[in-house]
Amino acid sequence: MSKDQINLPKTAFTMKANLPMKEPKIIEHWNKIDLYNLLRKNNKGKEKFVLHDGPPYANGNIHMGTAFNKILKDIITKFHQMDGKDSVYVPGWDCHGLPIEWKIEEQYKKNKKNKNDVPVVEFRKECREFASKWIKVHKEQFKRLGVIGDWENYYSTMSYDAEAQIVRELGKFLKEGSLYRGYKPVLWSTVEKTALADAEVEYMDHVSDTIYVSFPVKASKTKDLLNTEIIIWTTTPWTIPANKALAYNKSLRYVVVQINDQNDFINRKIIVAKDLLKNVIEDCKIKDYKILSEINGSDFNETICSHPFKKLGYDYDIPMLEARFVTTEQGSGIVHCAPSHGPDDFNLCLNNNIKAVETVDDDGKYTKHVLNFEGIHIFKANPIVIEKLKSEKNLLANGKLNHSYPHSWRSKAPLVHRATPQWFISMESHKLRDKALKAIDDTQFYPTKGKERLRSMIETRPDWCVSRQRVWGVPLPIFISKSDGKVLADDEVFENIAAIYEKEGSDCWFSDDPQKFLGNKYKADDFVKLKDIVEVWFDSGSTHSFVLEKREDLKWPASMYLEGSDQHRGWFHSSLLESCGTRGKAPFESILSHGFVMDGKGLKMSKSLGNQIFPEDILKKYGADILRVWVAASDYSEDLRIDYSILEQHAEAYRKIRNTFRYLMGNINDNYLEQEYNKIDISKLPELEKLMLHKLYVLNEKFNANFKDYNFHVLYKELLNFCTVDLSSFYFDIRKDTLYCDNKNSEKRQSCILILNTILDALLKWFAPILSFTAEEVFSLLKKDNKNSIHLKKFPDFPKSWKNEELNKNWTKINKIRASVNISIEEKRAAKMIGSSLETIVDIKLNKDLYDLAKKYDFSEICITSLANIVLDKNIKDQIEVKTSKAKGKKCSVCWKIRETECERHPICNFK
RNA sequence: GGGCCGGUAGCUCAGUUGGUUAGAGCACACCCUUGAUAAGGGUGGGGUCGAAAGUUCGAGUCUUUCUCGGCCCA
Repeated sequence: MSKDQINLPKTAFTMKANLPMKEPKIIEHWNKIDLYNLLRKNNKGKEKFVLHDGPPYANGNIHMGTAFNKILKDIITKFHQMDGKDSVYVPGWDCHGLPIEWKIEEQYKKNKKNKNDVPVVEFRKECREFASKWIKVHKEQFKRLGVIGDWENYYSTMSYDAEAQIVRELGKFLKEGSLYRGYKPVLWSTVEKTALADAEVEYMDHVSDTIYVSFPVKASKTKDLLNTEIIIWTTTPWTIPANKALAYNKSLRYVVVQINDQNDFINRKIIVAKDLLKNVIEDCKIKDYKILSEINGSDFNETICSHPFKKLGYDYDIPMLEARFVTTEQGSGIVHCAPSHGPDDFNLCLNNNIKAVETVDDDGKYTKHVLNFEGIHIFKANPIVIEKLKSEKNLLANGKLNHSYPHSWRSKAPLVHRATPQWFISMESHKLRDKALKAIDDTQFYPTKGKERLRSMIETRPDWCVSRQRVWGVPLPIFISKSDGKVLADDEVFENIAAIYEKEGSDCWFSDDPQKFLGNKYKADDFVKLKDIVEVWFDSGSTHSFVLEKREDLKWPASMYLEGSDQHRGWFHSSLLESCGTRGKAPFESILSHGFVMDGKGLKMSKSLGNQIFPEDILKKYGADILRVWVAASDYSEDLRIDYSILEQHAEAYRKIRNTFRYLMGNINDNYLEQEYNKIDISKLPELEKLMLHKLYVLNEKFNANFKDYNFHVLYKELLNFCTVDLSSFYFDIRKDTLYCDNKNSEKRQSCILILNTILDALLKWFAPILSFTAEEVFSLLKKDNKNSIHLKKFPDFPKSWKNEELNKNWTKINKIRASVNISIEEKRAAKMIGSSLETIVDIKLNKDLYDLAKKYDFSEICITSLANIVLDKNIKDQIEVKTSKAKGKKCSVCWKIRETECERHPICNFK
């Protein structure tokens, strides 16, 4: 008997995937058939599902996080696509902002060029080119992952129409009156000459000068305070000239101490917090002192001090103010306040009618408001301040401290707080906070915990500062009247500016005659034109307005925004505020947030730990489909882990799935018949085939339920388990006999082939959104139609008649018997009595209940043995008892069953 | 330092309102098969559910503290 006389599986689908080689060709195929537009054509008029892309920053190669994010988006888009919706995905990029500005500046530095010598327009042009370059790179990298989207018509925040719309959006806030000008200390980089957004600040160790300074009490209602001096401690000596107040905590205890050694301070009385006295004594090396009295913090009420530089012309009152932020963690328990140089200081002084003024200029030099120090750079001022304090005999001690201090994430230069004029969107004036909170209630969150996270941020956040003192961004379209200082809020002007930007971009704001923007209605001479730009979160927060609203193929609000969980403070947040401010509603119906990609142990990836892993390497080694399996199999609601052993595990699972397809295709010899489920006549099918239809039906129910909740890792596991448990080790194993050894056209074999087709059909569709490449590879071999794609198909919808719980219950029992038989066979195998299960005859004793059920089945088929006898045994201990013995007789050369009589199915063959 | 989220077999994940001996797949070990063959089948080992304390007749599940990790903020 030669092998070609039986029906062995045959297929063009190779066992080895070779994905890194094959996938690019599949992408070519998608390009050739113009899959994206074909999908649009195919789904025209269907209900839309719009996953609005959160724009990645057009800078640097993609990393695991970006790859994960894009694949998850693609999986969801494809799921909705195959669920019968018009699921449109338009990728976008965030282009403005400091990191790109800095990259260009870096290049300047290399070429010994000074940024200030380059015309703004020229500089911005280079930024634009830089962003364009990275968009191109990203685009190819994302496509390689198998992401289908409108790559030709992507959006970007620097496109002319985007810049124009951002102006219109700002105009709405300006006109409404919720956009206002304020003064605020911002973290300022004197190196970059710019304010930094919170996200651009990095905390690193820094050695600061520390000083203990005395502020003589000038007047107080508390007797004990007269003729004493308040001691403050600070790590920023250069802010002393800007001091306007002192802060204490009313719930702390303070002590009046007489100093008996310490040259300058001998016989002087100082005041510090009781709990910090020991520290101060140690730090200032005071050995001989005496505690004179103890007072409450509240006793400082209405106390006035003098500035330590009083004799140098700083002849103004320094009030003592109550503040909760004063603690006994370090220092002296009294804090020096410079409203221009710290947010706490600023707020406290603001509440006490002490205004911040511009004490330091853009370069970091003191302004004319700072007596004796004008023109000195603050980073060079510490020794001078210390020297002056010493000569004024108001320096108790000084030293150094290594502590965590804010730095610029780009230049790594230390930052300072500096009061500058800024533009804010009020959270309260037009009820923006209330609107946003309401909108959160109306939004569906996946996972649900995202809702609370966003809500608590919106509840507590301060007004939104939307101005930045930089160049690479959309210019704030603001004119201020020279005569009354009022902001020009005129729709005609905004629209004029927008129209100009739409035509030529926003560069002209910096180069062209202001009159161009004002039109004929106003005279340029009457106004000051602002130089600030819009902060980038406003850019990306406005994408809904220039993408969702403007494009015919999209809809507003989006069906879903999907990003990493950090975007609760980022894009989810800014989009929500922008949209609620201008439209009163959120621009999304749902938010899906995912965790961060960690290494195999759950630690953050970093260069220094050497635990980084790059998409590029994974693509080369495994291919995109393995990466996609990893995405689908991971629980995105928490942080995700990845390393090569985890990938290897998923690659193994992939091979199982691939072989499942290979078995299916092999047995139908690649002659695939797309199934019309309703036309399958169940009544004519063997029970096993009916059971498989039931399993398909139930699996489909689970599939839909998990899809509805975006539970892809559970959904994927169900599919994988179906392949391994229900197919490979059960149905496929049992049906091998029929498929290989029955007459090709036997009814039973045909029924099996029909079911194999049905399973293949279902699996192909179920897996397509995840294994986009492999599903297409299978499909192309089956369809032999080079203009088609699996991604144009819809998910299966099985007839209810397939569901058969009764049958399933019976087979659960049958499988119990099968398991017992396996254990029995294994015993004989371990005893080296048999090898293959076909070498056995099993005698199965069953109790009444099981016997009644089992008697009509052929267990030699179910258990893959040569013979199986079922016997009723009423006295049985357990329900099942199996005896395995070695089959006697001869092996049929076709079906390999061992019989003492001629094989009934293969009589000719050769029972010799 | 503060807020929030999380820690179940080596790995990826299940585990309903607290209720028998905590599950699945993969990986692993051993065996079989050689007609899915760089495949396939069978059997088996493996967990103090991050730690401790508490509530309860009973805790992976509820409470507190600690610890480790992550995100956000300072």
